[in-house]
Amino acid sequence: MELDTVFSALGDPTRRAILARLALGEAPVSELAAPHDMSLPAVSKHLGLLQAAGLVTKKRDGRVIRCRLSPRPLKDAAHWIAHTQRFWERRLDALAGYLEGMEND
Amino acid sequence: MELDTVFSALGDPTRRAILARLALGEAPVSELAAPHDMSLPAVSKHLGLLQAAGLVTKKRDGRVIRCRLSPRPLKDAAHWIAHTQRFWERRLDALAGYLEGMEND
DNA sequence: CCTATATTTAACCGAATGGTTAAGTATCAA
DNA sequence: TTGATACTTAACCATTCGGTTAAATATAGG
Repeated sequence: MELDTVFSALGDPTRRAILARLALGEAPVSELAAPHDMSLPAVSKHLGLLQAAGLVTKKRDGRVIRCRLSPRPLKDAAHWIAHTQRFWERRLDALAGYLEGMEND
Repeated sequence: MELDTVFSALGDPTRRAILARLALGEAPVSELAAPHDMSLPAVSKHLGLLQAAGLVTKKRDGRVIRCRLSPRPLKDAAHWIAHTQRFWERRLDALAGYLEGMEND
């Protein structure tokens, strides 16, 4: 399932920070790496995981590689959460209805 | 950050299945384990991670341990996604506005 | 008290993560 | 062509993950 890689990718703070940065617009690898206190290969690996999860696309532009956010998997993840929450709330509504019925006895 | 453990917990299909089951209502460990082709200790460890992420609470009831979904961290996760998506869409809107402005030149 | 049931803890294993440094590749520019 | 810039790939290391089996714990019931 793609949700495996998407949620796993979101489970790391460095990668979430990169995604948050990319939500503001595309950026080269070095700019994405700058705020993080780790080596460039480390960031490169994070970007590899994000790309594998379909969350980021890269495009070579001269020496620079520009990275873009690819929001569809984020939408899938949000959808899964919303779906299971909805079931949960429906179940709570049913419980509330049941309790309300009891009051009338 | 709690989002680390929450998203990581969501990154496994067994754990997502457990959460989906719990969205229908609370259940004992053995019932959660039944559909999954793995040992009970394996499921117990998954439940441990879900509990550590704040997604599940357990309550002993005789010999049985009943598990419940605790939806607040799910809401936090959904909120993070929605937030970064919103930035992304706002940026797309800005781009669209810019392009529209260019057409008028 | 003894035994069956429900679940966890312990000890172990192979694979994946998250980091490192060092070496390789691609492009620009002098 | 030589060198600097922008990255990636390779090799390594410690830790965590997802699973196993075997042993321990807690409770219910005869």
